[in-house]
Amino acid sequence: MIRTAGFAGLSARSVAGVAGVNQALIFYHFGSMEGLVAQSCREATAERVALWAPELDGVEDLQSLVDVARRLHEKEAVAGNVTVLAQALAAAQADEKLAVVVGQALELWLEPLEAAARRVLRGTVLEDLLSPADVSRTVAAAFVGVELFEGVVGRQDRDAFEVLEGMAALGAVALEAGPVTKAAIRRRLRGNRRRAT
Amino acid sequence: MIRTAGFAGLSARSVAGVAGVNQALIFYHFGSMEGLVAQSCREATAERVALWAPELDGVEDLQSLVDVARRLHEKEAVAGNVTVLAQALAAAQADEKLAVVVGQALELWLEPLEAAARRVLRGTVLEDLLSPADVSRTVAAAFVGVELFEGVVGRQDRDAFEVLEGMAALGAVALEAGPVTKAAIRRRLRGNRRRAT
DNA sequence: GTCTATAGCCGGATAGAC
DNA sequence: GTCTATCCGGCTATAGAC
Repeated sequence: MIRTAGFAGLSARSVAGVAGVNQALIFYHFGSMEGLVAQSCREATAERVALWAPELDGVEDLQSLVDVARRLHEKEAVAGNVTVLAQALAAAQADEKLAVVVGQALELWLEPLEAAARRVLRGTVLEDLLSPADVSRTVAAAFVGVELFEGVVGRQDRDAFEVLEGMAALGAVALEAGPVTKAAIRRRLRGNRRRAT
Repeated sequence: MIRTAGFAGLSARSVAGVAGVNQALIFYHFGSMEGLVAQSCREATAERVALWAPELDGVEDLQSLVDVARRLHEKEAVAGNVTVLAQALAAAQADEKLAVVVGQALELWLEPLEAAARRVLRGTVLEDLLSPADVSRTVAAAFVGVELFEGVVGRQDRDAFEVLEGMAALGAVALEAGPVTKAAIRRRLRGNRRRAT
């Protein structure tokens, strides 16, 4: 229902309609619409993460991470699942209870992603400059944001995801940098950090 | 209303309430709720963009772009305006009419941003490898996505925005790269593109 | 232009028969 | 567990007095 009608079109009646069951059963089985959304959010996310966690666990360098990301984009984003997540995130901004549920679901994604980011960063110049937690969250957020944009601004000539890949390519160069470049990166990142505080 | 109650809590009654006017006036002046949302979206966006476009127009390199982005984050994101945009984007995913309106509003932001991206890329290795249109859209999308995450997963130790800055720092190194690094970047980006097609 | 009043619909949720 | 029937509230939108 969220995929086709959005959070606005989500109701006990509409869900019961597509499920071919009686509307009152929603409340018998889930207590409330809130309960249905919470349980469905948990189960659907757990199912998707279980499907992708093995792939993420196999990530050892940036190239394999980008490959997994592209496959994930092709399967999940095209199927509309990322947009559903985006809508849940948006709805959760003004709904504290939903925020808790969506936050827990998001953590399911972030755990294997953060572990992958840690392995990618290990042994590189960036290891002590960027935290895996921050990087994984930012990358995931960009992933979601791009999907949100695609539904509104006309698709560009290229797939929006390719730009994310392009930026990853820049990161790859930084990761494999020689001593001169490494020094430049350190200088730049430390400079930013100082200015920010 | 969107800022405090979200799109779900937005109604003619709630708006009239906080405005201290009669509910029927909404329909007299704007025709429908849809009309109110459309006009408010256009005007609010035009107002914000008019405020920030001069700053973006002054951007000539990545450092000044990052500086503008940080100020924009501090003023607009903290005020909740980015979350409002994110909610509008999410609601637009399942509402074609709203998608048109939000898309036009987004273009107002993207125009000066894309021009800034073009100036930043000009004369660098990336000039003929990344399109300013794609880069500006991706960066803006990441900006929005990060804000969406912040409302749901607990704030990290550092501000999420700092990671975006850290990644920009990597980009800076790429932009100012010596011949060896330049060659590595070219190889990497061309490789990605070939694999993608 | 602004108000009251209200029509008409759709939503969540429950009671109670089966 | 599943159904029908229903309550009640909030919603958009309009009619019509002022």
